[in-house]
Amino acid sequence: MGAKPSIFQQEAPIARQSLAEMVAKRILEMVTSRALRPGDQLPPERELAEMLDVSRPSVREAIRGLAILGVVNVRQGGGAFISQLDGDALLGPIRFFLSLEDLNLRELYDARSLIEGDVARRAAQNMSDDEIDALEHMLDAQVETLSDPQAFRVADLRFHEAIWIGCGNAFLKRIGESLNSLGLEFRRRASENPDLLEQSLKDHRKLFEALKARDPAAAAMAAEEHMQNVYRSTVVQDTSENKT
Amino acid sequence: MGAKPSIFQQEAPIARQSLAEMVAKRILEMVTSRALRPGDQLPPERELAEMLDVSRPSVREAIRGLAILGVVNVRQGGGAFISQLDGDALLGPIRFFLSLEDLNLRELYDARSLIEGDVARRAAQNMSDDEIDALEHMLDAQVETLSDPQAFRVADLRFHEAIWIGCGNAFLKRIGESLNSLGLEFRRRASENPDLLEQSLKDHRKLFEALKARDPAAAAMAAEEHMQNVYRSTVVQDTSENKT
DNA sequence: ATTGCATGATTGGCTGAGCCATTTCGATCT
DNA sequence: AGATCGAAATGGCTCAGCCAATCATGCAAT
Repeated sequence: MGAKPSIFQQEAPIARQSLAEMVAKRILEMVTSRALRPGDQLPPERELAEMLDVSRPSVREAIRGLAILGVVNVRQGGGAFISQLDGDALLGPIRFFLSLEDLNLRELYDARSLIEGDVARRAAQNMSDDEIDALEHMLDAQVETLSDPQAFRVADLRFHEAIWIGCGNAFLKRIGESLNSLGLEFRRRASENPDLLEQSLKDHRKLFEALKARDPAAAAMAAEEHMQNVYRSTVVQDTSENKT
Repeated sequence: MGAKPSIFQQEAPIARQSLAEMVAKRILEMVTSRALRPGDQLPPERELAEMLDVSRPSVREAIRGLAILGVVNVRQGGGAFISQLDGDALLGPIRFFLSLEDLNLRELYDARSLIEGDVARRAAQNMSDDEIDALEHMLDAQVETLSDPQAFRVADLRFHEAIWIGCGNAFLKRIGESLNSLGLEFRRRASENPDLLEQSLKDHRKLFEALKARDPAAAAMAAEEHMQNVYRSTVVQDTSENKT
């Protein structure tokens, strides 16, 4: 490199975008701006191609990509429709791939530990008495599910959902939901082990007591510890699977 | 419906899969079996089409879908490569999922305050000496931009990007970026005011000192205060705009 | 020996046309 | 009103051709 840096040295590389990417982005913008809502139908391929002045296969590639991304559901002969845009639809497709790299598991749960702590801190301040009561009922019902891992998973999710809602911040709720959803593939096996279910129930109870006491610091700590236990149980399962 | 149920009533619906989906799944199997690893190149489109006895556009649709998902990186003339399958490659959908939330400034900045605190906590523990040095250079350069709001915005983003990267967690990085970009629209005007730029620079410096001191608690607090100041300045601008 | 440039091969990008497969909708019949 | 049928609409796929960008190789200049 010479002594005289190019005047372009500080510029980002030119981002090349294929037509299909631009079409997909256009559709995503319509979703973001609410011009397209869950369940809405996209214009037919031939019409979109004409509107956007591109070929039909380019439109197809864009729509196929959005379908794989979970944004669009496609029915041959029927049309393409915006999906429900929920966490399962949008995050489900990447779940499996994340689970192929162990680093992702560690980072996911570290992030989750921090963020569930944040959620719990706010929930301890914001949850209504009714919400706390409802949470207690969920805990009581959760005891009955210890012998049924499938039912426990449902109860576990409901418990966490109630706290995401109770924190009173829609962004934190979405983030919590996202991280939980992304961890599901990693968690498949751990949630079959009764000892680990017992530990989760114990963690839940501790978290609940801190929330009931309206103690943000204790709630944050309880949530973080719960997530650390969840991480540990997931790693142990992963390790023992590798041995077989 | 008659009293005599069809013998097919209990059968699951036939799952229809397009060719592109099958091609994508075949590639997925190669990734799963480690026949394909991060960085590996896929066979060329023409070859894949021949191998799988499908047309080239069908292969393209499959690869395009995997590219949008972040599983594959495609270079025109160069080929298609398996991505690192890490958070950077795969977590785009989180940003989209978060962008679907109705924008509530108070909640956005409360969430951001918490999460930037988390990011700073980890960055204080994880940033290398080189990264800290680079951050200091950015701060020095930032002084020169105080009289040019456009340049300041660029420098501001670079500063925050370096910390998201420095926290060493792809999930936190993606969430931090996503929340930042959601609030940009509202920050346009605030970032034209020199007094507010001075305050931001002061906040940045305080955050930097805590990071340099490797003090997670101080870094978290500095980051949270900075976000609270950003929120306050945004609301003040919003309010005065509404009056005109 | 090394570096830079030109060229050809390879690989992705895109289009247009044609035809097949599935769904939807409207008209007609019972 | 409900069922059936046919046409229209819409997605699915292939083929062929050509363009755009990258990569590898060979040759010339230093």
